[in-house]
Amino acid sequence: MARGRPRKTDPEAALQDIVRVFWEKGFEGASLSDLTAASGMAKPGLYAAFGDKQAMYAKALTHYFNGISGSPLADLVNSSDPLRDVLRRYFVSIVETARDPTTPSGCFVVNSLIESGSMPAALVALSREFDRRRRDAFRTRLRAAQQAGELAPGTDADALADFFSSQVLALAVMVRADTEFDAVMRTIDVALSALPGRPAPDRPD
Amino acid sequence: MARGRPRKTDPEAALQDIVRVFWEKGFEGASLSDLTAASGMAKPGLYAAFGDKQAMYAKALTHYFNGISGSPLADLVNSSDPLRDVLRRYFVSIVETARDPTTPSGCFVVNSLIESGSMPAALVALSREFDRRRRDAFRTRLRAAQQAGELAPGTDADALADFFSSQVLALAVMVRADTEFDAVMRTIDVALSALPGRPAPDRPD
DNA sequence: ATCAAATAGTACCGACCGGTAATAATTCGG
DNA sequence: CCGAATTATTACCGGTCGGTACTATTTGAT
Repeated sequence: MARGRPRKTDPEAALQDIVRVFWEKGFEGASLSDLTAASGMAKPGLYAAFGDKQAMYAKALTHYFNGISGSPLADLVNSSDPLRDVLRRYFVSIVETARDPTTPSGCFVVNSLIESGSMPAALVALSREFDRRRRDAFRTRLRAAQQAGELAPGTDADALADFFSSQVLALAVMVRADTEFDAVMRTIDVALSALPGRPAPDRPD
Repeated sequence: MARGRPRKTDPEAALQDIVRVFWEKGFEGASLSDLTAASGMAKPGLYAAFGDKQAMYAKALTHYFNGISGSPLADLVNSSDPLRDVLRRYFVSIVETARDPTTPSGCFVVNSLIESGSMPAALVALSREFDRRRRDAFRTRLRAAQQAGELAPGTDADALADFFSSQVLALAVMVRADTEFDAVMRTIDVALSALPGRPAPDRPD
């Protein structure tokens, strides 16, 4: 079918590696040498496949959000499990991802938000867009919970959504900073105590 | 007294400017050109006064922690005001600092923690040390509160301390990401609801 | 007036940055 | 088997990075 020389590396697979490099080192911290080494593609190949460094970062961040970060988020919105369970599952997934030595720790989007002081404006805007989407997902889920009577009457669902959404930021920084596992789990449990119902479930981990 | 040519710029004042550059742009993102432009000192002057870039960053971060970040932290530990008030004051001070257009937004230590993927190991260790000290300050204050009977009996003071300490991380990221003011304040109020006593004080701001 | 001391300022270093042109290699259609 | 097409690879570009040697300037002591 294709006439030319066959590709040495699948660009899809390379993108996975690129995500990890940017995730670990940030936009400025990741050099094209890092990217070529990790992806197996030479510089011109990267350029042809993804565009310049800024475009690579944008594609990497989008790929991260839609994949790694997106599926727990989709579970948060779509699962019909009790609110506390689904929230806890989401928070624990952050910690679990961090404990996996094959992936960088923290949240790529959060790292990106922090680095905004030395990033192209378009990438700052993109990072904030993904942050906003996550926040909206929490709002959606909390409003549904209120409709379903899962919250104490008179609760401000949006305020609670903003609060839980912000816990993601706290957890992302904690795992990035290698905070002791127990301290992170305690934080999750205290945060969940803002919910009605049984206080703290015994940790399944 | 001093024999040579008089200094054009006071190194103490220059350090203030250096703090802001690193705070805003990070370790990699801040170039020596940025530092010379902001401080008014030429490169050799900076080098003579502070050492290499890594030493500059270390001194800047330390200066930040002992000064800008240190005084609210000291207030947290030393103030004899009710726990809720002193915590709220600390959290609001983060938001207020962020609204001040003359200072960068977010927390320098938190930014530093996040950037750890592309930073010299010694600076990573220093950042974590300051993070740990903040966490210890919260532990100290919460234990004192428990001694004083400010917490509900049976409360785990350390868990609560870890939780409130982590709220600082969340707030730092939120203000860095330009999250709407109201959402940040709501988050603070919900977090404080983990405390016994009156629910949410009307906002003095 | 002279010299030592301390600082400012200029110019420069090698290394690496992001980005690209030019070339070599490998495939398929004819 | 030849040539068009597609990719890999090499070499290179100007610019900027962090860091430093060198020179010029301004002071106080003598």
